[in-house]
Amino acid sequence: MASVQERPFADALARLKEVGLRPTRQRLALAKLLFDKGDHHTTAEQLHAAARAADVKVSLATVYNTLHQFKDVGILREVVVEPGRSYFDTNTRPHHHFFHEDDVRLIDIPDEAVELSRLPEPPEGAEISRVEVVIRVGARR
Amino acid sequence: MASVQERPFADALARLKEVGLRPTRQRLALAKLLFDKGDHHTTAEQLHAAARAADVKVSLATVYNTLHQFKDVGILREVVVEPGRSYFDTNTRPHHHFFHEDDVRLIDIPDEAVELSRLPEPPEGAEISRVEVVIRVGARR
DNA sequence: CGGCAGTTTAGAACCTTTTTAAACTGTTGA
DNA sequence: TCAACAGTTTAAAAAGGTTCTAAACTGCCG
Repeated sequence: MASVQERPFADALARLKEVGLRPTRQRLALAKLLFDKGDHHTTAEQLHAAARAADVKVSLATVYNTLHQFKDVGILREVVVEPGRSYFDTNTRPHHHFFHEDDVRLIDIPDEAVELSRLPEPPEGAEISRVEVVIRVGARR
Repeated sequence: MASVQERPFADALARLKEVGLRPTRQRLALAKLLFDKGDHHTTAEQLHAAARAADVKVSLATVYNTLHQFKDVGILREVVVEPGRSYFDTNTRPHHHFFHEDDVRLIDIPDEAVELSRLPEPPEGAEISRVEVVIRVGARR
């Protein structure tokens, strides 16, 4: 059974069916905007603007709902690097991020560019769900 | 010249003088609440509540101002792991964090418990300001 | 001790996100 | 095909955290 991640060119409709979300006009349009142009990061506001620009009528509330549904079914990942705003990443494969503090922008770091050769034991009764490495960068002085 | 970090038992007044912040009643009280009981993480709201509990009259706006001033002078570190809320960490030595997703809580990971044996080059023209490792954990199923 | 820059404050404003309740739309089954 | 229902969308309001404003206050220096 091929996972979603292994079939990057599956179209929006197939993708929605695969994860069990009813393919509505809004979800299809947002899925296209998100998945038809390669890995990228976006905020709710940015996606809403992109939808408007593409003449897709969607409310901001639906953008939020959809982003969270996509995250819940695993075709999107939420990245928290800034207080007060969430980024959503269409790249759900293991990888890390640069966060450019000057122009407030995320940049992917391929998984193999980071090697974690030692990790601590999780606290009693807990298990690790994800290890996130964020490298904050600024303009060179 | 000894750094602030190497003198954990310096009192609040000395600490404020050292970083060039005028030692007002509010800043002294908040500094005591923050630095007199070992490394911990707090939100603005939590610190405000702690102040009230200690009969310290401070407005929430001042708590926010003070947290940011302390961060700016380097005696506090801001940790962003949750959308919509900032944590402030009194431990400014190099270290990392567990974030317990169930009870929404940060736990320090000593620096030496994580070994990063490979790091990527920063993007053109940028330099690394900090490498943050966040290990998200949840209750074991 | 007077005066001023720096600080604090309440309250309003702001921004992102979530909720609400009503209208709408896929889908299913007759 | 279509009725009906569950799931979805929506505008608007509310929520939640943080920042701003402008007026009052307070350390501190001379």
